Amino acid sequence: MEIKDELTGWYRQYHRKLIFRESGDPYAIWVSEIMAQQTRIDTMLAYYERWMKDYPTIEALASAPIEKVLKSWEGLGYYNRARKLHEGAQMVVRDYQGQLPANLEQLRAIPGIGNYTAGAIASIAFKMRAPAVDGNVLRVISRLLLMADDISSQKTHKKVYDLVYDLMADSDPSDFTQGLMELGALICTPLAWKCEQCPLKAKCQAYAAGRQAEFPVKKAKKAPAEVDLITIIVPKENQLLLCRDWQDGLMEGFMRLPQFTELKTEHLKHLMKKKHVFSHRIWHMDVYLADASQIELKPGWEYVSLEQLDNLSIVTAHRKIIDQYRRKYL
DNA sequence: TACACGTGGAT
DNA sequence: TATCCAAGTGT
Repeated sequence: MEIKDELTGWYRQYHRKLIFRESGDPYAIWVSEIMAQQTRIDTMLAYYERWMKDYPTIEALASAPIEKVLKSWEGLGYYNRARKLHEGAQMVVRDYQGQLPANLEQLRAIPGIGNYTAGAIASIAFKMRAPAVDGNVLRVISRLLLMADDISSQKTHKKVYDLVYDLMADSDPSDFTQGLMELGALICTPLAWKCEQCPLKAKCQAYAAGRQAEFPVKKAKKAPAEVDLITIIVPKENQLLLCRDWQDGLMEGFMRLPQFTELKTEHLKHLMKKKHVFSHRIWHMDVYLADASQIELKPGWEYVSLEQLDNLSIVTAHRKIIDQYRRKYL
């Protein structure tokens, strides 16, 4: 049997029943693809369901204020995805009467839609013969063929794209695309692969050679920079001091606790130490309690009532600190 | 090309 | 605890 038939047959029998696979609505598929980027399916599911209730159509998303959109994304990470999805919705309303175009080039020109997502939407929503090369596909294909190319290079992506394009000839593009990704997610996993259950095991070179662990080939990423910070909690009459005046460009549009690289702390009460790991940097935070009279207000700083706290977009690192502080001291 | 960009789960 | 990483995109 050909790979495309093994794969689509396996997919039809064994795929997970995921809520975003049900409607077939191109917008729903778009949202799910953006949310799934670099994110576990289990993690994004709750966000997805809430999102589709809050913004059931492209028009609804396009007309929502960005502050609300970011609040909906709070905790999911990579917040540029939410901004671009919002911009993208506005573009689709403006240029395409609110309908996603069934055209690779035009999809690719929508903010937040890159090569992978364009291929995913085209093949899954519009049944086009369009490869969607993601991390799963790179892993599956590189093992299948013992591909020694570094999967972080564009050249490799192009090579895999062309291979997949050939492989998916005369198949159902939607089941093929999702099948390849589902295989990577459930069977051909980075660790603890389940080759005995794989529909492609008879054709897989890595399986035959017992060299699954060596693929895919990718170069090591550099270690995140570590930063020591002094973070302060300043309560005042049932309020807490928050600010918007950061300079690091991280999580733009979200509020934080005031934070310093240097601050005299001898008159402050030390509350806790916290470590927060980002993909590219690490915050080591010493959290102190300060009295409102000890702190000079700067532009962009404001006291926020505890009731308002839940409705604001706050960076996750500090949301956790605030929650812990409230549980322990309030 | 290399790097910035978040978070939480698995091992 | 340390490490890796999970359906990438923009610059």
